[in-house]
Amino acid sequence: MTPEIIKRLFPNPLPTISEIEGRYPLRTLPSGAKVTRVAPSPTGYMHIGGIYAGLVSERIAHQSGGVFFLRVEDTDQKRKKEGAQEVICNSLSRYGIIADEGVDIDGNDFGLYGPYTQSKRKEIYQAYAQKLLADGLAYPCFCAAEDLDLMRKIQEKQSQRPGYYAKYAHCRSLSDDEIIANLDAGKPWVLRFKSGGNNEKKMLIKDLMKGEINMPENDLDIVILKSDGLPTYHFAHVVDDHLMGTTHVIRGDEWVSSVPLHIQLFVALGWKAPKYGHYAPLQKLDNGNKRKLSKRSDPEANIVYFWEKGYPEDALVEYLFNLINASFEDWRRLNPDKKAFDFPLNFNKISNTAGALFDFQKLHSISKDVVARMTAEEVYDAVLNWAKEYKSDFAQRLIEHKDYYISILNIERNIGKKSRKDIVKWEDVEADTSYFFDDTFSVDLASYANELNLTIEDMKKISSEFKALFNVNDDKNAWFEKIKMIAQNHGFATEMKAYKENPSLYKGNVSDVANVLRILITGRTQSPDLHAIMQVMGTDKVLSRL
RNA sequence: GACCCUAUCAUCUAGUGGUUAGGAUACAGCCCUCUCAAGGCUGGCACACGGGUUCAAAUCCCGUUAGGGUCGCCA
Repeated sequence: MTPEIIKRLFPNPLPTISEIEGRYPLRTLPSGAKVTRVAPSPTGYMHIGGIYAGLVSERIAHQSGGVFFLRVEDTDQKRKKEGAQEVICNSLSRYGIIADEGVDIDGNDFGLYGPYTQSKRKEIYQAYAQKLLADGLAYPCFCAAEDLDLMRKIQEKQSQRPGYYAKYAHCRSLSDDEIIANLDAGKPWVLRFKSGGNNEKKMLIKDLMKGEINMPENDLDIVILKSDGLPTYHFAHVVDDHLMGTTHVIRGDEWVSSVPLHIQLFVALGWKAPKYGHYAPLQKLDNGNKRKLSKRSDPEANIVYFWEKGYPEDALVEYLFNLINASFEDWRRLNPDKKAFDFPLNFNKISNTAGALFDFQKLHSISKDVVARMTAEEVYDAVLNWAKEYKSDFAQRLIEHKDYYISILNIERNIGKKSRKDIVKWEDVEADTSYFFDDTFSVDLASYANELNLTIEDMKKISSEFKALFNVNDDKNAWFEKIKMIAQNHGFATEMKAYKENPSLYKGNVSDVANVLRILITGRTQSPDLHAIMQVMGTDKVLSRL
C-alpha cells in the first residue's frame, strides 16, 4: 500500500499513535484491582440483561478497589434514538449502578479516559485503522451489499462456510492500480482486517465464567471501519478497552464466538487482551421452548416494565444477584440487614448455565421479603414516588392522607420479626388499601351472607351489638373478648376447637362473627388483622361502616 | 449447513470420583389463628438417553438427543 493511497483513504489529518497513547496513560491502581465497564447502545431501550451485566461489572470492579465506567456505543447511527442517554443513566442509577467515569445524563463526559461516547472518538479509531493499513493488516474493500449477498447465496448453495475469507475475499488482492481506479470512480469503501487466522487451527480461550473453550481461529476479513468512517463494534471494543485500561470484559454470550477475532485484533495492534467473561442471556418459556427474552415480544425484557409495575429496585437487584450466584440467598439469610451490594461476588462462583428462565414467582417472593424489611415510612415514600410517575390521582391521595397511609402500612409490620408480607409491588398498594376510604369502599352484603350461611338479619344484629360495645381504646384481648361475647349471645361457638368437635351444636363459630364485622368494615372476607384495621380507621369510620 | 456453549426436582441452583444428591421458590398437608398474609413443622418431586473408564460416576471420556448462541458496513 503506497503512502499516496493511504492519504487518499484518510485525507483528513489524524492524531498520531503516540499522541493518542499519551492521552491514555496506564492506570495506577492497587494490585488486583479490576477495571470493568458497561457499554450500552443508545437505542432508547434498556434490556434487563443490561442491568444484569452492569451489576456484575460494577461489583467486580468496586469490590476489587478498581474502576467501573460507562461507555456509550453509538457507532450505529441508524439505531440512535433521542433521549437514549437519559434512559441509560436513569436505568443504571436506579439500581445503584454508579459509574466512576463515563457520560452523564446531559451527555457530558466525566473521567480522564474519555471521550466515553464512541462517535466522539472517530479520529482515534481512524488513526489505528490507518496504522493497520500501513502495516499491511487491513485493506479497503469496495464490495457492495448486493455483491456480498450474492456471495453468501453462492456459499450457501455450495454448502460452504459463509463469510468474507480466502478466495471469497475479493478485495484482499486488489492491486494499487485497481484501488486507485475504484477510488477515482467514487466507489464507497470499507476497511477490512486482513486476517492471518486459519480456520482449521484451534485456539484455547479462557472464559471467566464458562471456563476453557476451544475455538477455531478466525479467518474472516471482517469490516473494521464502515463506509461512514465509524468503526464496527469489534474494532471499537478493541481500541477502547485497550486505551481505557479495561481488565475484565463482562458481556452476553452472543459475543463468545467473536473472541478469537477480538484477540486477533489485540495482537495485530500489539496489545494485551483483557479477560473475558460471558454470561448466558435470560430466557423465557414460549410454547414449551426456552428462548431469549426479546425486546420485540416480551414486555418484561424492557427494564421500564419493572418501573411501571412498581417493583422495588432492591427486589430486582436481589433477584438478579440470586441468578448471578445462587449462594446469594444463603448469604442473605445470614446477613438480613446488609445491603445487597455488600454481597461478595466471585467469578468462579458465577453460575455457568444455558441461561436462566426469568421466574416471576421467585421475584415476587424476594420482593415481599424486601418490602417487609422496610419501614412504613420507607414504603410510603417508595409508593408515592411510583405513583407520582404512573398514577397521579393515587399520588394525590397519598399526599393528602400521608399519616393515615403510614398507619395503614404499619399494620402488622414488625421489622425484623414475622412481618406481614403481602406487598409485592407498589402498583398493588392502591387496590389493597382501597377499603380504608369511603369513596372506594363498597360491600355486597347479600352475597356474603349467602357465603357465610347467615341472613342479613343475623349480620345486622351482630353489627349493632358490636357497635354498642366498640371502644377504639380496647387492646386486642379486650376487643376479642367482646367478639366472643357476641358469638356466645347468638349461638356461635367461642372456641374453634369446640366448634370443630361438634359443629351441629352451633350456628357457626367465633370466626364467622369476626368475618361479619370484617365484611362490614372492609367489604371483603380477607384482610389484615381486623383489630388493627379498626384502630387505624378510628371510631367514627368504624361506627359509620357498621 | 458449520462452529461454540449447556444439560441435576415444575423453576433457580449446590455439587469437581465415595453425599440418605443439599438449599430456595412453587406445590400439598399439618400446627398457629378472627379471615388472609406471615411464621413453624412435614411431604412429594431431579442427576436427558446410550456406551465406556474405574473397586466406585451426577461428577471423567465418547456418542445420541434436546435447548441456546454465532456465522452483518447491528451491537
